[in-house]
Amino acid sequence: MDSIAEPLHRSALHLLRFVRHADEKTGLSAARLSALSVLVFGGSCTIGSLAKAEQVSGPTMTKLVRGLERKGWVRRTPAPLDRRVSLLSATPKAAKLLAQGRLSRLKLLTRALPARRTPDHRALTAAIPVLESVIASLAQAASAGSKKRLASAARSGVPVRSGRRRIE
Amino acid sequence: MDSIAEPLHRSALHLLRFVRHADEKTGLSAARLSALSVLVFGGSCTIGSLAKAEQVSGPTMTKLVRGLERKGWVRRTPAPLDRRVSLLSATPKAAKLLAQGRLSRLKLLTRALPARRTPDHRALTAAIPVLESVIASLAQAASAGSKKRLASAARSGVPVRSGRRRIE
DNA sequence: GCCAGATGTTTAGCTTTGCTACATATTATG
DNA sequence: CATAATATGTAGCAAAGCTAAACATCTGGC
Repeated sequence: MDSIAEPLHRSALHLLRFVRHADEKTGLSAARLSALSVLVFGGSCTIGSLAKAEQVSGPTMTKLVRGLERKGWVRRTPAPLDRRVSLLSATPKAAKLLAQGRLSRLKLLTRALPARRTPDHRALTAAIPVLESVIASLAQAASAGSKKRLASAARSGVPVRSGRRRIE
Repeated sequence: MDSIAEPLHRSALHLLRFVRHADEKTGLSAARLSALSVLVFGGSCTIGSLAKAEQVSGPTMTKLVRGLERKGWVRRTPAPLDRRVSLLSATPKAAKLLAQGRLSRLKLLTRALPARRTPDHRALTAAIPVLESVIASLAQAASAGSKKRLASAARSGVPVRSGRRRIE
C-alpha cells in the first residue's frame, strides 16, 4: 500500500527550503511574497479574505500586511460600505517586483527543472493542475472539518485549542 | 512564457499549511516529523549530517533534536571513534508513530487525492520521482554554490575511519 | 430607534523554527 | 607540539504561526 502523500509532503517541505534562499534577494519572505502575489494577480481584497485565501489566522495576516505596507508593497483604502474593513491593493512597484521575482526564480530553477519537450517536463506540467485541485479539495475538507470541530466543542463546552502551543 | 516554478512554489506552500493541520494529532511539528522520518527510514546519523539532509543550519537541528530527545523519539549514543559527535537513532516508538502517521495522513488525503486508476492519479504518481530529482538537483546546486564539502558528504553517517587515537 | 449578537481588525503574548556569531571540545595536520 | 579544521552547543535575534481578548462596526429582532 504505497501512498503518494508521504513523498508529496517531503517534497513540498524541501522545495520550500530551497526557494526560501532563491527569494532572498527580493527582500520578502515566502509568506509575504505569497500574500502579495494573491493581491497582484487576484486583485484587491480585505485582510480577512486574504487570510482565508492564504489559510492563516486573522492576526497573522494583520502582521504580514503591516510589514508589506511599511515597505510600500501594499496600500489600503477605506471601504465606504463597511467601515470596519479597508481594501488592500498591491502597488505598481509590487507588480514589478513579482514579475522580476518570477524571472529570477525561473532562472534558478532552470538548471533543476527538466528540459522542455522531455517526458519529465511533460509529467511535471501535467501534475500541476492535479496538484492544485488536490489543494482545493483539502481547503474544502479543512473548512468543513474545522466547523465540525467547533460545533462539537461548543456542545461539550470544551475550549478549542488547536494552535502550535499544543505541539510538543 | 509560462513557468511551472510559480505554481510549484505556491502549491508547496499551501500543501504544507494543510498538512500541518493533518499532522497535529501526532503531536509533532512538520520540521520535527521530517527530521524524524530521515532517522527512521534512513538509519542513524549525526546531527550535522541530519542538518545537511534537512537543509537547515546546525543550531536549528540541535534544537529540533533536543526536542525530539526530550519526548523519547530519539536516542543518542556517543560515537567511540569521534568524541565530538554522537549518533542519533529513532526509538521503536518513533517508528511506530511514523507508521501510524502515514496511515492517518493517507486517510485524510484519500478524499483529496484523485482516485486510483484515474488519469489524474497517474499524472501525480508520475510526477513524484520527477519532483524528487528536481529537489536533488537543487540540493546539488546549492551545495556546489556554497562550499566544497566532498569529504564530509562522504563520511556522513557513521565515522568508520579510525584515525589517530588520542593517548594520554 | 435601540440593544444584543455577529463580524472584521488589532493588540498582547506565547511557541516554534530559522538564522548568525561566538564558545567549546575534539580531531587532523604541519 | 602548535595550529587549523570540524562538530556541536549557547545566546540572542526575527519571522510566522497561534489563541485570547479588546475594540469598532454592522445587522436583526423588538
